[in-house]
Amino acid sequence: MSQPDPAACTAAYSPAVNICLLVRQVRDGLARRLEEDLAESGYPINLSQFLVLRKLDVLGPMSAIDLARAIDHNPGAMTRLLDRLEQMGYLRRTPHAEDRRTLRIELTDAGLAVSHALCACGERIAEYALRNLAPDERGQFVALLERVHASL
Amino acid sequence: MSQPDPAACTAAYSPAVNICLLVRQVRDGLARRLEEDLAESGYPINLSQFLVLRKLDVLGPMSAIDLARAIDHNPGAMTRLLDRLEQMGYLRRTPHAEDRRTLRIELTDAGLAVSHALCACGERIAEYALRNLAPDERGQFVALLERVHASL
DNA sequence: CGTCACTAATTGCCTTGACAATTATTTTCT
DNA sequence: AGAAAATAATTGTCAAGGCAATTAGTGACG
Repeated sequence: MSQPDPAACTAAYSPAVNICLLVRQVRDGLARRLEEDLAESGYPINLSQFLVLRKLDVLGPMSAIDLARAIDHNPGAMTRLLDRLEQMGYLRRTPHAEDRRTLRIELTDAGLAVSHALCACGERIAEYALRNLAPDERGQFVALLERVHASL
Repeated sequence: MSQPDPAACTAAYSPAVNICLLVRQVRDGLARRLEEDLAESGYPINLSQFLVLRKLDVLGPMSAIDLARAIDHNPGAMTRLLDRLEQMGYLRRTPHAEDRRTLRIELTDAGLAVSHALCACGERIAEYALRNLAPDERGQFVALLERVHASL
């Protein structure tokens, strides 16, 4: 069972391709929709930036590395992502009180305000993406995603 | 119901963030695992290249644009992706018999052989990612992904 | 027949993100 | 205390992919 039949792979049916492709398509479709909606709402930011602003709002100020871990983002990319958001005036870097290696990233008032607008966009897109799923199916979908994520 | 309560967004719980983040995490985790496995098996290619080779094997020769549509890939990026795979000797571009705008992309013998090895990697990763799901849950998972994808 | 709209592939340009190396600081261990 | 290992942030470099413009070819319609 753990060793699939090689002959099953050669043509006509390839479940692994289906899973990898499907997950990628859903991710890209969701991100594209969200970024379109954000742009139309006057916030031309990408999915990663959206997640950072929302995480900071929901979880409160935190270090860059914790933020990177919270959204599974590369630390090097995180520096530049924070540069952009700081430059837009949505967050600020302040020194950590006890550990001088560490930053404390916090939303500005402007950042807090856009986070709330962002949240509305996010809910709209999630509602749109899941509109053909019954309430219990939505729960199943999220639960299955979480279990697969935990297995990776 | 279609208009979520704005107050629900401000903190502590944000389902849209969860969905977007989860789907991204699953996509990235799956791709990373697959690419690691491919590299260890002697095929240092990425997810997009994997999908192209498998699609060509399963569906047969086709044009670049159809290939791009089959894996939801940008046409400009597709040109360069095909350059790489052609240079590796896995596929060839031949002119289309009736339409001189169009290419016929087909696997070489080497490409066919690696496609079979790729398939084994793919099945292994899918099996690994879904190992904590019961057989009927795997079916549900794929079905839910397909329905969400169709809604996007 | 000729023009106009459409499609396929390619190219240039740019942004994002991955990875490795670097610097500064803290923690651990003896 | 002092050396060594570990951690946080940053930087340089690179590949992948998105988008717009270009080129070439096809089809539709007057």
